[in-house]
Amino acid sequence: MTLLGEHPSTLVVVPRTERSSRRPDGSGTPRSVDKSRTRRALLDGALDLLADRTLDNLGIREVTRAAGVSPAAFYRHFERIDDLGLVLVEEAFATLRSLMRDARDDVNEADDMIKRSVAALVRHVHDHRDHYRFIAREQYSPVISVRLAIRREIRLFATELATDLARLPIVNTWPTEDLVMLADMIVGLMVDTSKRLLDVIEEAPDREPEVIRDTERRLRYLTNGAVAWKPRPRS
Amino acid sequence: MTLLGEHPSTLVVVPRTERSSRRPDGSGTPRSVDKSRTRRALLDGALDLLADRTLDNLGIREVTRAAGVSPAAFYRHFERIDDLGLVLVEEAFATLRSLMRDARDDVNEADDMIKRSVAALVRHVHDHRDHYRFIAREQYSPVISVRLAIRREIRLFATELATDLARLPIVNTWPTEDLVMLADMIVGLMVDTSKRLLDVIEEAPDREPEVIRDTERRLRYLTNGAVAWKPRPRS
DNA sequence: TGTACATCAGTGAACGCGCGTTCACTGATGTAC
DNA sequence: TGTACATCAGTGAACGCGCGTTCACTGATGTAC
Repeated sequence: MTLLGEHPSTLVVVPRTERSSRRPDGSGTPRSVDKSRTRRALLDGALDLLADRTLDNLGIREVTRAAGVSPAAFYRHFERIDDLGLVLVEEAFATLRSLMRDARDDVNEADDMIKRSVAALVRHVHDHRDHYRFIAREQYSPVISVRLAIRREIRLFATELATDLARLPIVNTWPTEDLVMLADMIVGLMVDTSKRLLDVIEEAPDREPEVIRDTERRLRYLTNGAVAWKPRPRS
Repeated sequence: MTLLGEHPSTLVVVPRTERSSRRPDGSGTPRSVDKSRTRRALLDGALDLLADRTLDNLGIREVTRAAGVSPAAFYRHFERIDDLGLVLVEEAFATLRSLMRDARDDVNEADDMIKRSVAALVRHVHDHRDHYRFIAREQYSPVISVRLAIRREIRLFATELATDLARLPIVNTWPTEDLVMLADMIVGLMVDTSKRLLDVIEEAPDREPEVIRDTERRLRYLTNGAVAWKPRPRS
C-alpha cells in the first residue's frame, strides 16, 4: 500500500496497440471509449495514491505512473491536478447521495431509524473507504476549489436532510431555522463518525462495534433533545 | 501571503557575526540562546508557510528560507519535517489549554456560561489563527505521528471537559460514560466551530456574528438535551 | 465498398528547476589549566 | 586573568534525483467523397 511501485495491475491501461484490437464486426474500439478508459485509470490511480498523500502533494507523474500511461497523457484529460480533484469530489458525493437514498427509502419508527441509518453509514464507509478518506482529508485542503466544492456539497446534504426531517413528528412544527440547525448537527455527527470509522477500520477493527454503539447513542441524544428544545417562534 | 518571497523580515535570523555582538559585560550571546532563537525562527517560518500548504508538502528548504537560515542548519534542530510538526502540535494545544483555563475560571449560571465559553473560543481563534488552521488541516494528515498526536490531545481535552461537567446540576448524577459522550459532543462542536470561524474570518468577516449566534444555539440545544436524556443506569 | 485525408490520444525525449542531504569549513562560545 | 584547545551552530558548495511541462512524432480511428 505505502511502498513503492506495487499498484494493482488492474489500474494499468493496456498499451495502445493491444487496446485497438478489432471488435467482432471488424471495427476498432471507438476513440471515445479508449479515452474515457484512460481517464478512469487516472482517476482511480489518483484516488489510490491519495490513501496516504494529500491532493496538495499529488504529482502528475505519480498519477500517470499509477495509471500506466506516459506523463504527457495527463494533459489530454485535465489541465491541472486540481481539476482531477474536483472530479473526485463529485464522484465521492455521488456515492454519499446514494447512501442517503438507501437510508431514506426504509424507515418509520424512531429507534429503528437510528440503527438503520447508522448501519447504512457504516456499510458505505466500508465500501467506499477511499472516497470517505479523501473527503475527510481534503475538507480543509489548501487547494481552494476542492475545499469549496466539498463544503458546498456538505451544506447541500444538510439541506436535503432538513427537508426529510420536516416529515417527522415533533420537529414538523419547527421553523426552518431550527430544522436546519438540527440537520447540521446530525450531518456533523455523520461526518465525524465516518472519520472515526476510517481510523478504527485501519487501526483497531475490533473496536468498530463500540464506535457504532456510541454513534447510535449520540444520535439518540440529538433526537431526544428535540423534546426539550423550545424552537424560535415562526417569524 | 501566498506569493513568493514576501515573508515578514521579523522572521529572518540575524547573521551570525551580528548575533554574536558582545553583551554589556563583555561576554558574547550564550550559544544556547542563539540556538533556540534559530529554532523559533524555523518553527515560526513553518507555521507561517502552513497557512496555505500541507505539512505533507512542506519543504526543508522552504522552511529554512523563511527562517533566514541555510538549508543545512535545519538538521541542527530537527531530524525530519515530521518532528517539527510534532512540536507545532504541542504548541498549538498549549494555546488551546489556556483557552480552557480562561473559560473555566469564570462561570456559574448556565446561559451566561454558554455565551462566555463561545466568546472565549472566538477570541482564541482570532488570536491564534495559524495554530487553529494547522490543527484543523492536519487532523487527518497523512503524516501519522502528527495525526495521532492531534487525536490524542483532542481526546485528552474532552476528558478534562468531562470532569468539569461533572460539577454541574443534572449531569452530576450521570455515569462517566454519559458524561464523556456529552463532553465529546461539545468538543466536537467546538472543533467544528473553530473551523467555521476560520473560514468566515478569511472569507466573509461580516458573517461572524451569525456563526457565533448559531454556535450558542447549538450549545444550548446540547445542554438542554440533558433534561430529556435518560442516562444508562450506573453499572 | 474503397480510398485519401483529417483528427487526436498517447509517446518518449528533452529542458530547466528546486528538492533533500552530505560534507568539510569557519569562527564564536565554552572550558580546562 | 590569560592562554590553548574543544565544541558546535551555521555555512555554502556539491551531488544526484524526480518533478512539471513542451514538443514533434506515430498510428489507429473517424470522415468525406
